[in-house]
Amino acid sequence: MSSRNFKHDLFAQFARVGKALSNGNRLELLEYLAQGERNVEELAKVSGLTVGNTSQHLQQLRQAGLVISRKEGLKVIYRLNGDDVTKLFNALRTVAEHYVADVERLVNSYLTVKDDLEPVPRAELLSRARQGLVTVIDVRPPEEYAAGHLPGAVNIPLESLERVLDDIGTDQEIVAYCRGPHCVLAYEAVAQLRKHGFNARRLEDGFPEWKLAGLPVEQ
Amino acid sequence: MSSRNFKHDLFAQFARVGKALSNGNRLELLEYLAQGERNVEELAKVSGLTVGNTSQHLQQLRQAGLVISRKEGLKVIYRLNGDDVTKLFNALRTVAEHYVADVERLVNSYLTVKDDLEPVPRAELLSRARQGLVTVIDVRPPEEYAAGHLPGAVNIPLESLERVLDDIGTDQEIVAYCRGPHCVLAYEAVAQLRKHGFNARRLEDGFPEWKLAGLPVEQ
DNA sequence: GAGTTAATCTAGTATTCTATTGAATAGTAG
DNA sequence: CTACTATTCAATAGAATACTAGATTAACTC
Repeated sequence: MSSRNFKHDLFAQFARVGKALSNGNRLELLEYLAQGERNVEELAKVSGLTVGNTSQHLQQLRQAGLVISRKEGLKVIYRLNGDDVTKLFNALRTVAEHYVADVERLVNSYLTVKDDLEPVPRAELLSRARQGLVTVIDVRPPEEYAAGHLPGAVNIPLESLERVLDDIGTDQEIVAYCRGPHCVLAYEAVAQLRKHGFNARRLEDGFPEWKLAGLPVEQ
Repeated sequence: MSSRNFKHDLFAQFARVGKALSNGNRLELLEYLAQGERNVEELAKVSGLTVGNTSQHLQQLRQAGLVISRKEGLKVIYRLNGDDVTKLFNALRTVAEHYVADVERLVNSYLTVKDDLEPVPRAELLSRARQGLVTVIDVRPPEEYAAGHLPGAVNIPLESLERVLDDIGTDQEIVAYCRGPHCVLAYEAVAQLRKHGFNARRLEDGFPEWKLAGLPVEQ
């Protein structure tokens, strides 16, 4: 084999991974899988795709080595194929948000709360939570919370936040988090809480980044 | 705007970056640019594409925020848009080489030298080079060497290695490097040198990774 | 074995996009 | 004006895309 062919073939293989990342629906599936493993039906429901379509996207992700699956009874459960995939996904997101002008425009147009207050760094939250100085709430759906969450975090899905407001003390600061740096759930939770007089902030990024940083996780 | 639309649009934007990474020729261009900035003509020549085609690929990379360009006289000079892009490229490569079975097969079939000897870690090379214990050779083309290289490295492009063998002392260990973890130049240089009785090894990865690690670079 | 459920596979469709070449064009330099 | 570099345009041939809907397989339950 010539050196030129080798190089060509090698980059063609790398491109296969790039191709898997070239579709928004697949990226969305990856973000859900970054929260924890899920079966096809759940992924279809949460992404709004049909089961068949979801299954096909998952095949493509699998062929690119991004996800792996195992069978458990009737269900096939998918998960990310290692931390490298999370890192790749985050690297993609970072580049996009820094350099693709439309992303910034989009984020600013929707997340008007965004610039209100700096998010809480992970290290700070960890130490303050250990001292019992903050209430940490996980505003993701229960299934994602069940698959793993910050130690001591309370699961309050966004839609039930209004109902439980009275049970939350106003003395402590509240820190909310969800799926990642662009997940709207935490933004909206913080906005709602502040409207009701709470002292609330957002954790920087979300659960997958916390886990990737090697910080403690509860299950 | 609904939350659903926001999410959809956001992932669609991320997918644009993925799409830019979905073509082998573009990835090859990125690897060349990771060595240093280059104009269109040079990129076309080294990648074997026509100038027009190269230009179009570069437009796509630019639209995805991966490269930026500036004009200098007649020439338009492209470079990577920050370290994040190098990180993204490396993350893609890592995932591909770990998880795409064909990559491993490909690498093993061509780089038979591969498993011969462990590459030299960056930190080790840095300290040993400072003590003057090793000869470091850069086997990339002169233009890439000129755009930046390891401190004290001698530029010996692979094709001229045979000619200068006599000028190289046999007392010191030789460490060769080139463009990155899958660049064949360093592999072949090491193979040639060993055949002639030299004590030669390869640096882990290549120049872009050295630079990304924040280690000193000479120009 | 019959029935149920979950996921995958297959076929088909309509749409869209792809990479590429070669020529034309624009912009710069001397 | 001429030479040079890069971009753009037009055209082509081909392929790939995402998706739907229905058939099929596999695993479990009764």
